[in-house]
Amino acid sequence: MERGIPDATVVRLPIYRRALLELATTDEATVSSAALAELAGVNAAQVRKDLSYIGTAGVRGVGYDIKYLLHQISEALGLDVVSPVVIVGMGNLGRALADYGGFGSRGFPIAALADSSPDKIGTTIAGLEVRDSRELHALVADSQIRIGIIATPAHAAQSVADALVAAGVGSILSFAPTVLHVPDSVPLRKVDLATELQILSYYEQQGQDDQTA
Amino acid sequence: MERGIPDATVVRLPIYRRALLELATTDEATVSSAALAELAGVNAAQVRKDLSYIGTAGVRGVGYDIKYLLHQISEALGLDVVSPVVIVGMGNLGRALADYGGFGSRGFPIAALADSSPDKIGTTIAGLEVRDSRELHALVADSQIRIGIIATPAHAAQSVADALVAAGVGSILSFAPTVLHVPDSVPLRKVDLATELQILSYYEQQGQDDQTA
DNA sequence: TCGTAGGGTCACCTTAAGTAACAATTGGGA
DNA sequence: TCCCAATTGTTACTTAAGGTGACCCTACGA
Repeated sequence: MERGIPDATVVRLPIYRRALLELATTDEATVSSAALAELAGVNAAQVRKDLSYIGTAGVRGVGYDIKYLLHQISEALGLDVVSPVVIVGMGNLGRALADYGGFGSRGFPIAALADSSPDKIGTTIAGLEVRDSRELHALVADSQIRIGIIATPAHAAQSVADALVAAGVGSILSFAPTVLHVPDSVPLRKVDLATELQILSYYEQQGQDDQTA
Repeated sequence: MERGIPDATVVRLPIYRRALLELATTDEATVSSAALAELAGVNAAQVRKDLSYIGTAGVRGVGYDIKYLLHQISEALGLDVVSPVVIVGMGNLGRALADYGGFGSRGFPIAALADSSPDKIGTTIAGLEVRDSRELHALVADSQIRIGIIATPAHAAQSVADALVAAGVGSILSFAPTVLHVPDSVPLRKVDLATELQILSYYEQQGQDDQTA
């Protein structure tokens, strides 16, 4: 591991990047750590520390060159390489993700869609033909797919995850409400809507208890 | 604050709950901390510690009564109260969330949909009429809405958040790719798909560096 | 009555993350 | 040419928080 960026920093880098993308549309050429911190909702020292992990980019007395910093962050995140994705599971969520245009424009083009149901295989969604999940291995190889998105029901998720790993995807994003086991070498992130709501439910109820706030 | 459950525990409670829901369909009456830990993918000591925060429910030498523990967790998370939600923003994502049946069945019925575009106001999605975002205050009050879900573009998100807070929702779940400012008294959770992919992108590229794994 | 399974809890360890302060460096103006 | 203001890079500290393991105690069955 040539350089280990702390997890907390990795999570913030995309936030800085978003802010910089907006700044790039203005006529400003540089930005100070204080200004960037304001936009990202964090501390100025934090910004400088985070950015120092990806190499020193700022100029003392001046600030950071917006375009160059943008380039640096993108490179650090691996966004200079296009990462095609495959979405497995064409239920409501899967279809919405396929229709959602935000992926391709951000360097994550949807290269394939898959499902296990004969009713869905062969249909066209968002301009792509839905393929059979059993073909995952070939799909991943043919389209150089690097990220697998799981949008299946919970009971199917683990076998899909196994298939994706076997097919050689580099990482997995799962929307399935279940615990998945994958090798340590395959980064896995989970997004579970129902869980998020339950967590909110707890904090909301907590807030009602202390009426002091 | 009568009892402060650590954040990390709050995040795990829904996971235990999910495992218990499955166990409840079997003929087992009790479960040990070790078995529950296996299902949740964590340490047995962690399970016991987490559960001790919501009051001691287990029986030494026997284990935890599945149904009673389920009840206890649900109560701790505030799931014994139904929390109606409103979804603001009827783009691809908003529509998918509206169509996704998983909310209502889990105690979070969708009570209202809203958008600011005249093209969408008045149309019917998932059996609900899309209302004008400017009516948020009345909608929240009429339907006793407790949670607001933001599925708008980034530029509209802050004003929607402000409106939701003013309308009196208890908490907010945002899918908008932007930093939102809300009062401390309103719990806010963020889900940003593009950010998740960027984070994965980083770890994937990292993994390729050390070919030792 | 005794042994065993298994929860409750305590204390430690370890790691990490945020914060602040200070030294270093640049550009501009006089 | 020199000095000052601005702003970064980095180190050290503080603080927290969370995970892990061990030990003690209870309940049930034989």
